[in-house]
Amino acid sequence: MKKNILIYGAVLGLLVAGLKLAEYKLIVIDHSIEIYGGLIALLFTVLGIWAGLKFVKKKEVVVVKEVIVQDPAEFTLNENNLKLLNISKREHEVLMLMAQGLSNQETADKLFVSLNTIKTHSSKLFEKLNVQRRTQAVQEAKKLGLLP
Amino acid sequence: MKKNILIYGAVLGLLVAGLKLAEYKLIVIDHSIEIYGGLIALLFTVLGIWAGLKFVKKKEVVVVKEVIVQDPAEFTLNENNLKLLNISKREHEVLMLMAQGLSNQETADKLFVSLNTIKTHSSKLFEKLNVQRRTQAVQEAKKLGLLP
DNA sequence: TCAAATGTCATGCTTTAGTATGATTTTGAA
DNA sequence: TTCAAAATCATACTAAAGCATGACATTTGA
Repeated sequence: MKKNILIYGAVLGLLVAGLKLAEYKLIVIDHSIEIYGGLIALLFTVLGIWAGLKFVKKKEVVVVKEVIVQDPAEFTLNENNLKLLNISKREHEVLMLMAQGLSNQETADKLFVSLNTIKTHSSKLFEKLNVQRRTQAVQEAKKLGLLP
Repeated sequence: MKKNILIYGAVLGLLVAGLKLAEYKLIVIDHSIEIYGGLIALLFTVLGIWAGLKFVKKKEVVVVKEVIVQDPAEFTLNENNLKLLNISKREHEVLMLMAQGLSNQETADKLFVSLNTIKTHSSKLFEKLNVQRRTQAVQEAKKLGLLP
C-alpha cells in the first residue's frame, strides 16, 4: 500500500516535470493545447486505472482448516415412551440401525436374521410410531427420546 | 459492463467539451496552462480510478480446503460445504424436504415438479454426499452442517 | 455472446421398502 | 406348566426408491 502511494507520487512528479518541459515546446505548435490536454488526459487516465487496480485488486484468500467435532450430546433413552408404544427390545434395535442409515438387508445381516424378519419389525415399528416411512420413523423416534 | 462503458464515454465527452470551452477563458490568465493541465490531470485521474474500480471490482474469493463437521446444536447453514460438494440450491431444497421425511412424490408435489425430477435431484445428491440411501444422506448432511 | 451449469422431464429398468397374512418357535411371567 | 407376547420366517404382493441415460430449456458467468 505505502509503496504504491510512493510510486504513484513519484510517477506523478515525473509527469508534471516532463509536461512542464514539453509545455514550452508544444506551445508553439498549432492546436498544441488540445494535444497537451489530450496527452495529460490519456496519461492520467491510465495512471488512475492503474491506481484503481492496485488498491482494489487484493484478492483475499481465506482458507478454513478448522474442524469442529460433533458434540456427542448426552442421551438418555426414554423407556417410558418405549413401553407406552409397546415397542419391544428387538424393534428398538432395528429402529436404531434404521436411524444409522442401514438398509433392511444390512440390518438383517447385522442381527443375523432374515430380511423378512426385519421387514416385519419395521412394519410394526411404523404402526406403533404412527408413520409410513423409515425416515419419518427416525424423526418421530428422536422426538420421543427413543433415539439420540 | 456495457453501462459503465457508455457512462465512461459520456463523461469523457462532456469533459472534453467542457475543457474546450474553458480553454479559451483560461488561456488569457497567467500560468493558465499549468492550471489547465492540472485540472485535466485531476479529473482524469479520478475518472481513471473510478474506471479501474468499476472494471476490476471482483468479489473476494474464498477458498475452502477442508470439509467442516459441525456441532448440530445451533444450526447455521454451512454454505462452504454446500459449494465444496457442488450442491445446488434446488438440490438443497430437496434434501431438506427429504430430511423431513417426505417421500419423493410428496416432495415433487410440494415443489410443483415431477416425480422424475425429484428422483434426479436425489440421485445427484446421493452421489455428491457419497451415500446410497436417503437416510444416510440426511445423516451426512447434518454432519456437514447442511441441515439442522 | 457463448459455453457451462442448472433445472426439468421422460423411459426403462433393478432394487429396496412396505403391506398383508399366516405359521412356527422362544421366552418370560403368572 | 401354561399362555401370551415376542421373535422368527415365508410367500406374495404393491409401492417407492434408486440408477442410467438422454433430451431440452433456462440461467449464468466469463
